[in-house]
Amino acid sequence: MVAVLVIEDDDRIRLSLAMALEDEGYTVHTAATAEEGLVRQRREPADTVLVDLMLPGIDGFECIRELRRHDEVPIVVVSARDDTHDIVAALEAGADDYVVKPVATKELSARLRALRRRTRPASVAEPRPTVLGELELRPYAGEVLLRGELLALTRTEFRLLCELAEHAGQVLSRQQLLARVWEYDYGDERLVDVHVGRLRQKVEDDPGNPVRLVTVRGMGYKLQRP
Amino acid sequence: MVAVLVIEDDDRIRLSLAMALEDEGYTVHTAATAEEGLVRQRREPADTVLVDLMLPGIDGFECIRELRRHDEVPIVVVSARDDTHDIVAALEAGADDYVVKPVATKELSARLRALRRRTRPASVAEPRPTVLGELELRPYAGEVLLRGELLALTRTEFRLLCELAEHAGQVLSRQQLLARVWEYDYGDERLVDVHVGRLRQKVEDDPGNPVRLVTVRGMGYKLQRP
DNA sequence: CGAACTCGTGACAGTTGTGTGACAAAAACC
DNA sequence: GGTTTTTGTCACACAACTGTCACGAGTTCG
Repeated sequence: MVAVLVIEDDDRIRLSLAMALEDEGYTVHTAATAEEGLVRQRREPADTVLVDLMLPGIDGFECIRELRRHDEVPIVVVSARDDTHDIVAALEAGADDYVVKPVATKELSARLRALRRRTRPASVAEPRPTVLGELELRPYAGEVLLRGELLALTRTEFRLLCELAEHAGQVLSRQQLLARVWEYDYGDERLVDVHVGRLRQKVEDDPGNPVRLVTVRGMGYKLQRP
Repeated sequence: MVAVLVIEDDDRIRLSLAMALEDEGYTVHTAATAEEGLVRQRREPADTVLVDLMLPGIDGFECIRELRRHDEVPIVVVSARDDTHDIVAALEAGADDYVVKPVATKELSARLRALRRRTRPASVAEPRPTVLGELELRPYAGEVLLRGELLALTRTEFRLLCELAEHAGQVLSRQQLLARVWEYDYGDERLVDVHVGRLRQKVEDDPGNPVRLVTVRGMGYKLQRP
């Protein structure tokens, strides 16, 4: 369920936008002023914000900046003013798109979809516990649990595992691992093999038959997605 | 250094766009047709693509879809047509933004910056899997699935299949395959036969009667479109 | 019809890629 | 300062993969 917050002072426009978006399947929150919108978004964050520029009190530009101080939510400006100056200012303030009223619902909806495609899932930002099947990584704590039991990993093994986990499901070449874990631009790729081998001893139940940390012959190594 | 590819058939517009963008500090690649643009982008990928809709030959929509098959590059449509239908179609095809000509350089530049803010760094980007009927290719994961089951392909088979899949539906000559998969400029073309044969054993239900990876006598091999 | 050609495939030997145990240097710890 | 742990290098062994060849079936064409 995708929620959209509409910040717009004109009652008629706000309602018609809300109805149109609801018809497109969105859950719609509304606010008549920037202040109200900011509070609303803090309490119950929507996935996308639509904001008018000419608002009583705090104006649209300021509203965008305020939102951006704590929030990466996609912001689309819906304004009556078709002026390069405003467009540039709004985008610079942190808006992602700018459409001119009146706008066709279909277009608005398509732009929202396009924007959402580009929006990274919140997950990739900070180090947070990653659970991969029976493995649990706690990068901030420097811990790795296998079925709830703490693994005794060395620092290199830990970093290697984190790097692989960050790209779980993707093959990472020895070169890539060397660069990201060891910060070597060149070097003996066999080093990676050895450490992968050691990591396997600890991470796999049967190191002879790896199921989690697998080799992709000719390409590199991969941590399986659960 | 940020590179932008401009695909636009009108010489005057293309040049003025290119100059304007260069003034803004971008490196600009140009192409007068979609075909040229696609080749250019494959050879030397830009960070953002600007594309016109009305192009001779392959049109803008098709160009966008073709780009999106392998590339997550941000795409901005720059079109003379201000029509909801076109806008929606372009965005649905995979474009990220749509601006109407003539557009102020400042606005275009601001939109490019806004878009780039949203674009995840290339390292995190996950190429989307290619699905061809019952076959699913996941190049980044080094995996190929047939009806959901993992195939054990060797590296050469894998690369061969990827190359064929990239041009699914068209015949590739042994020469082309030798060049692209093996990076041989010359060599024994029978080598290709052998590997195609081995690949067939794994990809076809009845290798004697190939339905997916077919021979085009006298010309080469072809991976059937679903 | 037969010669020339195309293509599929099994066999095989040489090459490459990978796992691993041993070991010494380096770092961490006490 | 000595002990323990970690790290990087090496060498060997083995398995997987690759490229070549040769034979045979099927096709094309004169």
